[in-house]
Amino acid sequence: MRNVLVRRTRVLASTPARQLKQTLSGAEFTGMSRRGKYLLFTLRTPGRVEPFMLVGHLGMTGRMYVAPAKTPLPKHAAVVLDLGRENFVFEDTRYFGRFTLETGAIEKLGPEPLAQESAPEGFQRALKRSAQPIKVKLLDQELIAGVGNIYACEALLRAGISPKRPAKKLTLTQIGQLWRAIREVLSEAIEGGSTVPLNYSGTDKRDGLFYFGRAPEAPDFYAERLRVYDREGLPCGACRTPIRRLVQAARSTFYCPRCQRG
DNA sequence: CACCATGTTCCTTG
DNA sequence: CCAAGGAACATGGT
Repeated sequence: MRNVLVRRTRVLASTPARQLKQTLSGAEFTGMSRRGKYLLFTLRTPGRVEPFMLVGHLGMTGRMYVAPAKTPLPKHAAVVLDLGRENFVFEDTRYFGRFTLETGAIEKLGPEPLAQESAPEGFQRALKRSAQPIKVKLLDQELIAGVGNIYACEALLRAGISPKRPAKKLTLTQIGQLWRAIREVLSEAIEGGSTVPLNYSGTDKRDGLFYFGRAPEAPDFYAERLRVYDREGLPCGACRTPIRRLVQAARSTFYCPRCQRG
């Protein structure tokens, strides 16, 4: 790439803006993968032997996309890579996201639910050790990678487990069911997200992987994807009991008191 | 104005 | 040292 514009150094974490510019100048993207909620970009600089990695995280409101160079930059563009005819844009309203050369965060991540058929021993043992509510444990990225607040709620519903249940009180059978539920929920979310056009720049309300707010032209587009999240007071799809909301570790939890006992 | 929000990290307390 | 809880981060929507 030709040039790197850093408008918010915060998203670079500990990588100095100068270093990012220097490292990226002349480099090319060669690949991309994912680990937990982190995006891993592989790059190479022609003439140099060592490829290197760029680590991205979308936080709560981040987006990364490629757009024609003439497209006006969004208000909260944090980093823009000049690719010539196009720009790579990392835009993040809240600047909670990351775009950095620092790789430390990914090394601490727990197992990938989609890479393991059944619950790994380490996951089981960690749960058996903790008195914290299971919902809180699911958000711990060192225990299991990639589960956030929404899908933690959804997975617990499908596994029929109360979010309040102390982790150590789950049976091995329940842990197995929970692991499977997490895999299902994430697979379906990825499948649903795949219906979003690849060049989608995230400027309308259906901003990617989950529904947030109303899409007037297709009210049901995402409606059946989330069965409890943000549905306080609405009837559970399985038993019609009103969905409840509670706060755990300063986050909202939604659950069905009838389908999720214990 | 008050309160809420998809995530992570840091600080304090026990 | 570890577990647990809460605040902070920054901005926008309701």
